[in-house]
Amino acid sequence: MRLSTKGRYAVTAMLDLALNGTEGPVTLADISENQGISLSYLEQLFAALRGKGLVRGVRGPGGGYYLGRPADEISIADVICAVDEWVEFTRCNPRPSSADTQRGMTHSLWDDLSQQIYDFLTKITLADLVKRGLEREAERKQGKSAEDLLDLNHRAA
Amino acid sequence: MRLSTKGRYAVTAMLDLALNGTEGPVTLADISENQGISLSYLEQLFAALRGKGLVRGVRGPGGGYYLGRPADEISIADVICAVDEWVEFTRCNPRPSSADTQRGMTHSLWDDLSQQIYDFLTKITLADLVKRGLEREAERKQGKSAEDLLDLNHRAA
DNA sequence: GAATTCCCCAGTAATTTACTCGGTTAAGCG
DNA sequence: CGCTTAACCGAGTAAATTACTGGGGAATTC
Repeated sequence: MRLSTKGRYAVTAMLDLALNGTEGPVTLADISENQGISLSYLEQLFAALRGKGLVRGVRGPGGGYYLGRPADEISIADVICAVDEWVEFTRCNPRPSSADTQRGMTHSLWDDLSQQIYDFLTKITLADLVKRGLEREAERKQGKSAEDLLDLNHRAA
Repeated sequence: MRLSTKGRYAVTAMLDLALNGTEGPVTLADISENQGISLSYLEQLFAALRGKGLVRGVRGPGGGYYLGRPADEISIADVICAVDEWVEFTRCNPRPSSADTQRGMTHSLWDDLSQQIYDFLTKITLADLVKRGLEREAERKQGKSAEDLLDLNHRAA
């Protein structure tokens, strides 16, 4: 697994689509302005996302991008893997021979961790994040005037 | 959160210490050879790790590095944060004003995700990975006659 | 047919990664 | 005491990635 600013751009852009794509497509120009990323760089990212079917482009005036699937069927892992190339570095030794067990051992341990992270991010969808965000917004707004900063406390409770 | 090859190097190196540090310190030269990383680059990484108290260096002949704490008290998040600088990109707006809600919204959603990943990696320790690895090895070997390759088992015992 | 917007690609500045190379300091050993 | 080993330290740099610039094209709408 790999988690870079590139992946962050992709995820936030996808979240932008999830939030604003309900009433018509979202243009890259909008996202570019919203997120402060250059248009051409966004185009590159979206070329990758489109290649994986995560977004769908509509040309012409009034055009833009939709999510390729419902937001609850797009995981964070999907998005990050689409833009981050995700090369396998595991290809070294299929079975660790008794000679150089060390490298094989640490690598397989890392692979295990990497897999855990990947599984974790597979279970989180764009819809999940949006939902959590809305809930947080709601409970922050809910009749709270002064103790709104400390929503962390009763959220933990 | 950020997850790069640099973080991977750090984690695998720390796993190397966790696996081999039981009977004396491990030299960077060894790790360099095991993991295929250059010595000086390792020195840089270990300078950062040492700065966070995650490793402890011993000079002179027979010297090397120990883990700074027991392996079950060092989380993956600790290791990755030590080498990856972990700059905050959240500092933009404390509370999103209703004006430019868009950028603030997607950013806070990302921050939420980032926090989730961080929490996840905080709960995984070096010891956890080693334990899982040994268990997997054990169950793979179960019924196997050639237990010669796994000196790890009786070294941990 | 003109504006809009996706689409595509080549080049490149900026940043990060990873390394080379030069040393110094502390510790062990004969 | 010298000698070796290894951690420590820092400047400089190749390589890779990130992020952008700029040039076009193709589909769609008005």
